[in-house]
Amino acid sequence: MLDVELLRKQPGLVRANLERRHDPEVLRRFDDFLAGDKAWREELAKLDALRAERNRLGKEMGEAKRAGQAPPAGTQARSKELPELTARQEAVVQDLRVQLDGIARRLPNLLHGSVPEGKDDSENQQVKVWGEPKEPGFALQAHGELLEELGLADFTRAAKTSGAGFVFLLGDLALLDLALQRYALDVLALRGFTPVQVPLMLRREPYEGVTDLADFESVMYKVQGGSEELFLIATSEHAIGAMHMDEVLPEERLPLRYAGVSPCFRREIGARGVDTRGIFRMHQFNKVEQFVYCTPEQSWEEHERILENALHIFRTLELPHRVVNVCTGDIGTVAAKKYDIEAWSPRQKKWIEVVSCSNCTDYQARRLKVRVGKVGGEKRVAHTLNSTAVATSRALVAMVENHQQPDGSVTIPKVLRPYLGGKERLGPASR
RNA sequence: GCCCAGAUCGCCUAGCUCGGUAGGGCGCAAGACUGGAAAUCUUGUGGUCGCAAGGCCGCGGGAGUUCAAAUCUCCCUCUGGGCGCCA
Repeated sequence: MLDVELLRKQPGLVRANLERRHDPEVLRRFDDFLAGDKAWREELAKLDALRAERNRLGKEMGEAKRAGQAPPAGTQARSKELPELTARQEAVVQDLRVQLDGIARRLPNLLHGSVPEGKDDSENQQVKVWGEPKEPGFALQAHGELLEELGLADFTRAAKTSGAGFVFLLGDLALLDLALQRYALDVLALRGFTPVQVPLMLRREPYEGVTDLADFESVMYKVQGGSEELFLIATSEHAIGAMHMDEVLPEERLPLRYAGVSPCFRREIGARGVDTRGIFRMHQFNKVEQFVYCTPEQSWEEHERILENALHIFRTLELPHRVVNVCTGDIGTVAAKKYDIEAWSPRQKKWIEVVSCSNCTDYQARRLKVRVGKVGGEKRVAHTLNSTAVATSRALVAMVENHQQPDGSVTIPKVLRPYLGGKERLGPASR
């Protein structure tokens, strides 16, 4: 959520920033907010006047009673009609407030100056490229097909037990998935991140602080246990974001850097593409996530830092990739600036998204009421950032395609081998 | 699942029996004192509306009783403890 104070005091500035998103709906909402805010304040003033009168009369009656006298003439009668007037005005104010909150919560974050203009993902700005997107000298097999042939993945039986979008990972692939997670955690731990295993289910209230209500309909799984209602996390970002809800973080301990590791659950599966049968898009996948709480002064430096962490991981996995600065039309509501890392898919001959790295500035923290400062002293809204370190499904797709050999085996990047007893390749021999 | 206890300002706590201005401590901030600091003393300390004067709100959430609710009644949520069940 944006700072309401800023909307009121600098409407021109905010409007100019929102205009960059090229979304008339956003501007309309902004205007609705300003109008609604004005109306709310007017009605609130009337309500306050009624309540002030009630308080004054109540006090007079209390004093009279203590002095053993009858209440002043007329006060009793007026006192009796005030509650109804007040209640009616309260309803008016409450209605306006609810409307206003709804609008305010749906206003997107302000964009950083360095976010490139653009209408959609075709206009994201390439920042840098690492490695060489090369043409293999043989026909690449689709990753899903290959893994199935090697006996490392079973989509058919997963469909039988759980439906489309699930998989049994078998043998070395199961171990490789864990190796990726462990490797990413080790890299981040060395760089000052605290590894965290998070709760995989969250209550509704904390979850609402961390995501849009619309997400509950389209992406979240709800778990019902008796009268209990919990939500499976779509990413450990949500659990870590909710972790410090309602807290004041001591400034001298910042930045707080976490490396979350968890399975992620998502209902929404978008358009089916070339690799329908595969692990590119799943209802369940594993991910190591970077999450940082810091001060406003620290956040832009942290943003570059967590990007570099993710880049380090993809470099050492020997996967060709590039960084794009996500443009104004594609960036989404919470980020002030977002980088994506895209790995090269030699089979599809295009870049595929493997990492999303966002500086959410104070937008997410305001709703979560996470503040920084001295405990008991001056407080400011914290800044939060998050970035994928590695989503195993996406990284595995990229590895199977880029490290595939003519004989259908897949070489394992050197950095992962220590986690796999020195094994150098995935192949039939590994069965 | 059952029983008990609890939720008050950033933290701790009083007030609840018997309805009528939410008090204290810690922390934090400013000032005084000091060469500087500590200690000490004084003042301030949340949200919100207002140009201001000033007002309103705030005792887990909601409903009710009342002129008036932290306080009385009911419902709900969460936390802690005990028992049961499971691992």
